[in-house]
Amino acid sequence: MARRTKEDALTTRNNLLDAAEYLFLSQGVSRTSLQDIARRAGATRGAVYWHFTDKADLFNAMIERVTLPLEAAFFDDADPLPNLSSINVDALVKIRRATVEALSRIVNDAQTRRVFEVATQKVEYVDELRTVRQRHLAIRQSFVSRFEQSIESAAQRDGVLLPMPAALAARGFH
Amino acid sequence: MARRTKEDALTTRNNLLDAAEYLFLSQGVSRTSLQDIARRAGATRGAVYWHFTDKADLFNAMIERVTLPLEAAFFDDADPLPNLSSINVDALVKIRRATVEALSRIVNDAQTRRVFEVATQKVEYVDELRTVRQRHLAIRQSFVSRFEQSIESAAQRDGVLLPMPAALAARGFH
DNA sequence: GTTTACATACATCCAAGTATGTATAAACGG
DNA sequence: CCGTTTATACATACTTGGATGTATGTAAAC
Repeated sequence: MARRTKEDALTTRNNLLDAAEYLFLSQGVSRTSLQDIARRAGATRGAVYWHFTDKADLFNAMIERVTLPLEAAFFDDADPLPNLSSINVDALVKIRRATVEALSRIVNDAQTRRVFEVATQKVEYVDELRTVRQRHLAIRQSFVSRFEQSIESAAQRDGVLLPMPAALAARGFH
Repeated sequence: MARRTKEDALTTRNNLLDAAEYLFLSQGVSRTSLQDIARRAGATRGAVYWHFTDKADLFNAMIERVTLPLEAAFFDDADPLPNLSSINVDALVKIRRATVEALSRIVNDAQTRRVFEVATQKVEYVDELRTVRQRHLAIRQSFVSRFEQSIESAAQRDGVLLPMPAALAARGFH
């Protein structure tokens, strides 16, 4: 019809992402067309192509809508700056708390759960979606190395001899 | 061209499965057409439709080509009939050995590895492929309950009080 | 002669991409 | 403050290509 206000546009964008979430989950990514998504969002493919360049871009946006807040919360929680007080008292405790928090969110928040299920079972990771996957792997890597660091410094602080390399422990924990 | 002998037909069938394996792995299942598969196998779509009803059927066959032998080996190993001698001496040991054998096969056999990677990362499980997935889940269930049984009988035999329900242990092990 | 193991040809459909139309919100100039 | 302009937020229409399914042809095995 006509031009909407900025907030309206953001609403349709979110509607599109919601529709994609639902359809990707129930039909798989490759089998849902942009037409399907637009229809379910009460819009047309024109709106989809306005907000996103193509299906891969939309997929990215859908993933990031839940992972970005999650990651932000995790990293804020896990180390709000390694200052002197925090590095000594409870680096490991914080990691533990942040992990539990993140996992419980994955379990309890329905949207997060849906998106994770899509990301693990309803998509074929290949070429254009490779960027999502690589971002995911990069995040994982930064998580693991952060954890490794915490283990090592904790071991030094307490004078404990680790029964295995810290890197291995970190990977195992992950 | 012409009609081939039985063995020839089996060869082309295997060629088709090989081609599918390779292409599914590199491009994902939904993005490889039957045309692609036929071309890579040095055949045409006619051959594909002769040997399989559609893509899902071909996918099934590809999966079963590696999982059937694997499952057979596992179950043969794990209990060649629960007779008196075997049930007492080493039910758990056998399970352990069979598991290690199966896992090492997954790790060491390139074809098995490829197919597993396809099955876990390159396919969207939905409607027509649901049969594969359900078969997989059924197999898993039978594995878990078999293991549970072994645990329980072993505990009774040795007079050990299990620190947790056998079912939970079995699921954890899986 | 009949069936098998394909190859070839044909028809259909759907999804993607792109181009274009358009009503209105927002920016801007007076 | 108001008229004009411009950019925005889509909707509609058109084109194209590729994938599926099916029907038919065919040469050799049996």
